[in-house]
Amino acid sequence: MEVEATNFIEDIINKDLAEGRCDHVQTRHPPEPSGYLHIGHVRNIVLNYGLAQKYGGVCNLRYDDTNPQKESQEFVDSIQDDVHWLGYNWHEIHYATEYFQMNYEVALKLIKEGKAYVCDLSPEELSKTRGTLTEPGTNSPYRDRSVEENLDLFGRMKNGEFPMGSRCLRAKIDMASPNMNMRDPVIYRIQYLNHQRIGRSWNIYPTYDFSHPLDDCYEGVTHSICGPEFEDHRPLYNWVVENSGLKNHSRQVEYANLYIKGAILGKRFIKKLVQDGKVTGFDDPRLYSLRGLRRRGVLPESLKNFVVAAGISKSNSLIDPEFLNHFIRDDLNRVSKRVMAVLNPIKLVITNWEDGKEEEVELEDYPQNETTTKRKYYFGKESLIEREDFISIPDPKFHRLYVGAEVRLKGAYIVKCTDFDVDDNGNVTTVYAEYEEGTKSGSNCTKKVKGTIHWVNPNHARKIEARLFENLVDEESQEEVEGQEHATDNFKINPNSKIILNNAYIEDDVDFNFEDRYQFMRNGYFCLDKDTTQDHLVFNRTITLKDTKKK
RNA sequence: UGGGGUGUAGCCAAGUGGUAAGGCACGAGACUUUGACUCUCGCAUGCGUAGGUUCAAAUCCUGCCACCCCAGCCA
Repeated sequence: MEVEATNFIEDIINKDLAEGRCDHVQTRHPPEPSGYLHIGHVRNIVLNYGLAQKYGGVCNLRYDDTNPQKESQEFVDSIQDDVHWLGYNWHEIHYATEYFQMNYEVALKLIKEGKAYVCDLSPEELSKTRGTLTEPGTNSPYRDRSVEENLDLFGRMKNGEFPMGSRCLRAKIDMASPNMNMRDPVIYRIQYLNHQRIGRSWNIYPTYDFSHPLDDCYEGVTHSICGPEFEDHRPLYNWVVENSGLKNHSRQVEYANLYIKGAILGKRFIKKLVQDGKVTGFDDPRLYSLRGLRRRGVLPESLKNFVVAAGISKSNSLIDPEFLNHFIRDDLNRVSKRVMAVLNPIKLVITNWEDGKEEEVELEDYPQNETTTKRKYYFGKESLIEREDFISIPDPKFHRLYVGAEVRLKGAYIVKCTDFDVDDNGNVTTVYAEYEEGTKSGSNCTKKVKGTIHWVNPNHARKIEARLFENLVDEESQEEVEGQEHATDNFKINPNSKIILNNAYIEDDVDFNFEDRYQFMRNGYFCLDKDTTQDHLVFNRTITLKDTKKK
């Protein structure tokens, strides 16, 4: 399925093109390598790579790696891998750290023009003079240093002559601005840290607010698409661009974030879950990280279709997980190989079937494809059926088995339930039924029944492990985080949140493949999990089929 | 009680002065070798709210309300 949609960002681009503000489109995907990508990032990725593609321009991957405290090589590697998995290719790959020398020169220019100064206030003191949301800040006592002194001090900062935090470089803008970001923002700070890419080669690091607009200009970015939290940084972004002396002027465009109800997004929260051992890792299938989704068998196309269909606006959206599931199912339904399996078996005996007799039935592997391959199944006197496909108290609303009810056994005959056995605890152990001659699937049978159930012949089946996932967050905490970033420090993990292992029976003679997706009738979509071996198959349930009604 | 942003159905979302698209979810029905898929129909006298302008307002004006972001030498 191809999903197409236009959005307000395209309107802006079209207008810029039409009015000659730019003659091409270039974007950038600027992740900070401080965590794994999750579904919340997909919108940004689709926007940046997609828009460049659409307008015949390019999109660079540029790591915003200006803060070594939070970053690591593990994340830079995983991001590239995840972007590729999503099916995108960057034009060039860059690092904010590549531009440090150029950034430095712009800073020098600013100092020479009296637009930036070295401030000796400690972070605490600086914070005090910044004012509050309702009161203006006060000028730093170092604000009016001479150009010479600033140049000297900044040079010595670069040389590593001062301790971390003792001085910083600030843009001289307006301490009384109602926009906190314009109150002489810090644009360079001293950091003696080992950077994953450049080691200890720089003692001063530009801040995001300074390096980002500059880097956009160096690369020729025309539209710098970012999250809503940067909206009030735009005046600063423009200030830097305008005062940089650089020719190319990029334009910052903000769009709103996408959240999924009940999903824990946000790098620090996912990290916490991993650290606390609540999940098995960044690729835990219960997570909405790209790795988790991937391990769960979700196709990248589905994710892209989802974000495109969800649309892009400026109001933050908290999307119903069913909306995502719809797109996942839509693709899975087409590509999944159908296999018969029973997750929680009870025995079904066909009383009027000849002992030892087996009959071949044939079923399509991909019923959605006209050119599907087919496979043989063997129907016999005894089958294993899903426990939930039988109820002991008759209910005409129930379309499956109860005494007196008729149902089709997928690919085989229509059978009528006659009786069942119960053990000492009241659990159903065996169900009895009679088959009706002439009702075999594919024959000229005209008889219709409401339900069709799946089955497995125990003589042609083997035991496997299937993992079913419970939600990570319970209903209560979903309510609490609604409208928020879904995860505050208070979020509660559902105490029942776990991976349930089920011993299922699956038809033998199926060649399972790691790349394939499977559908087990009525139990949803599955894929092989990573710890699968030759003789030990482990399935992850990707997602259930649309909820089956049980009234 | 500063600044910025956003409010259209249960959830997303189009709409830019001419009488509320579309999708998800939901309900009814048809089809069916998956209660899936597919198909058909239904689903806002209403656009945060109160006024105002206009022949005409979700769209323009004014006031109010709610939510989100900003006081890192994070991004």
